[in-house]
Amino acid sequence: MSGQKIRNMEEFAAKSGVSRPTVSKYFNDPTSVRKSTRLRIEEALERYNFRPNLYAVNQNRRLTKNIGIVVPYVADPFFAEIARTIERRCIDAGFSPSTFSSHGSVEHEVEILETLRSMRPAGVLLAPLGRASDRKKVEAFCEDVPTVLVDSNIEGLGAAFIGLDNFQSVPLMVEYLCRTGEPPCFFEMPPVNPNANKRRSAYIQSMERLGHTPHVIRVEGQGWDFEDIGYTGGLRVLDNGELSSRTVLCSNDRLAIGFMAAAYERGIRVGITKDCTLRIAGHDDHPFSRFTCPSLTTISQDYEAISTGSVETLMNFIEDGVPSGPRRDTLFDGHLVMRSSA
Amino acid sequence: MSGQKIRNMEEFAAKSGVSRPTVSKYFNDPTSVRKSTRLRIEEALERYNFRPNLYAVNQNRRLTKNIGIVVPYVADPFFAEIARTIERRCIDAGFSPSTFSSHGSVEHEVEILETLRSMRPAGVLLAPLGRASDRKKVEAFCEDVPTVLVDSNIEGLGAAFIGLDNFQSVPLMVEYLCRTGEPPCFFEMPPVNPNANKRRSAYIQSMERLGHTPHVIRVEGQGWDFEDIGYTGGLRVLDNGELSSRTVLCSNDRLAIGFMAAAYERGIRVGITKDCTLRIAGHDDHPFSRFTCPSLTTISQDYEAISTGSVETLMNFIEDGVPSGPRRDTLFDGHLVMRSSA
DNA sequence: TGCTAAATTTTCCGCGCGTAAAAATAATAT
DNA sequence: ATATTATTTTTACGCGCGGAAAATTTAGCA
Repeated sequence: MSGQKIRNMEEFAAKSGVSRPTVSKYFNDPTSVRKSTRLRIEEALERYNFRPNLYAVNQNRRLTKNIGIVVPYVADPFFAEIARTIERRCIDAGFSPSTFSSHGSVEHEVEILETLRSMRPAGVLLAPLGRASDRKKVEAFCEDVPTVLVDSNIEGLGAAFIGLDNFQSVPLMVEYLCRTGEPPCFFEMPPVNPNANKRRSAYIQSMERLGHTPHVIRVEGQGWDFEDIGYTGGLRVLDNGELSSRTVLCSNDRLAIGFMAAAYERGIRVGITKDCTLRIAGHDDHPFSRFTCPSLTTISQDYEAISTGSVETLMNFIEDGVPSGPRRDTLFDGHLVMRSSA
Repeated sequence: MSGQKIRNMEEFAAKSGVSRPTVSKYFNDPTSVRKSTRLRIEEALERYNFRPNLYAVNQNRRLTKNIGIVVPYVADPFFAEIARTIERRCIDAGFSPSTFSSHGSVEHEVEILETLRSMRPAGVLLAPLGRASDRKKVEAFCEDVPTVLVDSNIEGLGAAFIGLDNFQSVPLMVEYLCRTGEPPCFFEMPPVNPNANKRRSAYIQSMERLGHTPHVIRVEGQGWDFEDIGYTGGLRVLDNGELSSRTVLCSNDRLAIGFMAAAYERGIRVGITKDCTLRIAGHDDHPFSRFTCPSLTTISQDYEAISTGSVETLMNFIEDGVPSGPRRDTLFDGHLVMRSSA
């Protein structure tokens, strides 16, 4: 950690007493050089703290070690968490992840894909906006860069899809709610991605399977301020007496949080105790759901499984190339998290 | 959008009928070339969709157009929001922001600074961990790269600091609480950054100024899972009857959210209506605070002002260099947001 | 039309490193 | 010790672009 600054690999090679190509080889894969030379390099590395110029390296490598991570909205703690765990795994695998948030806008998503293209990444993990995405542009991108879709599916795009099996998770919740009380109605907003549609379908299916009449309540609203949509819509629904059941299954946790705020505002007690008149359940196990009042009963997605699965899948594509066959889809199960709201 | 692929600027220059150096000039500043040639380039740009190689550009430019943005914990919506608005402003100013999250760990923060150094950014906007930060390393970094500290101060480091004036905001809240009910006690966790210390001091000062006896309750806990710390600590405080006042001012919103969950758990009604026995206030106007039950009375930080201010300050440093005088500190005022929890 | 200033073209070098091929050296086996 | 194989060194080229200097063209103006 001492000595003067090293300007480039040439100088560093001189200091370590090894030739530059060998040093270059070392940085590409430390195990590819003999142990004795590795030690000499690492010794110099401690004395001089040299790092190869990022841009020169990436310009010359056939394929960079960059991984792009794109989430639709990073201010949503769910995606922040997904991004965080995925980042970690990429670093552990020796790659350099760069995370981008589309901030809920198609323009940003397209812009990000173009930026990513110019980064020539080895691969990309893309949680797309979903319905709002520019299918053509995403498709073109996927043809050039190995891309794994995460969370939100766009039918047929990308080399693989990793997500949650809504047709497993939603029935799990519906059955629980029916078993423990009044069959739920389904509270949703205009779908931003395919998950929302699948959840509605899954709700309807499982209600019918159980011999109940499904009832879907859709409220207006757009953008990614889901809590606000749930709150505003919730107030309207409550005030108009549109609620057909005293159990409400919300399309996702953030919507449920907004709905709970609306119920509170109207003096309606939510929960499973005797003094409560409304049960509310969500979906996703949003990080804040533990701390709502009452705590939110929901379906948890396995962050670890999703991030590990998606990164491993991508690594395979990077190493072995993208197989030409049909897209590989991996759907994980959700788990019921029973708390006190339903 | 048609035609074959362009391999480099040379080829693109040929297609547009302009020389390569002129094209290069255009990409550095479109207004620096004559209008007629600009049009020729932009016409070709539409036909061929060419972008200069990112790595070659950055390798050769004296200074890159990159801006580093570092937040301590991006899964905290407060910082996600700060990062988002700052990103936007950087892009609008013609720079390429890269956002990193330290995820609450010093090791990550140091790692990020090293990564940033190798990116040779034009400047960095750093919201440091605070107390946990490696002062030496941050200091060394700030000497090499124009750095503006945001939100959390590290005394004397960086070229400027942009944040909130806790000695304005906290008294605002204390005075409001005293005016409308019982003087508050102060609920805090082990301080993660200087703001926490300043808020405690400001609370004590303003209580004494108003002739009340300050009372600080500190609960244990570490890490960035503030809600959990507030919840766990809140339960303990409530169960042990440690609360000296029926008004609680929490050091930040996330802590308040946890505390509210604890109060709910113990059947204590929170709010300002007659049937309530506890008032809880927070600080920061966390995006989620509107939707707590009851909605959280808090102090709002002006995201726009902070992000605009910090980016503009940094741009000045990038253009004119960092002045040698004392560090410039800008403190914005917080605003009282009255909701229904206090 | 001629003049001047501005813009562009030509030509060239360099950035720091990946990578390839041939030559030299070191480690291992026989 | 000699043959064999694994590593390293030497040498050299190229990546795509920024930037400088000189030569040339163009635009603006009297």
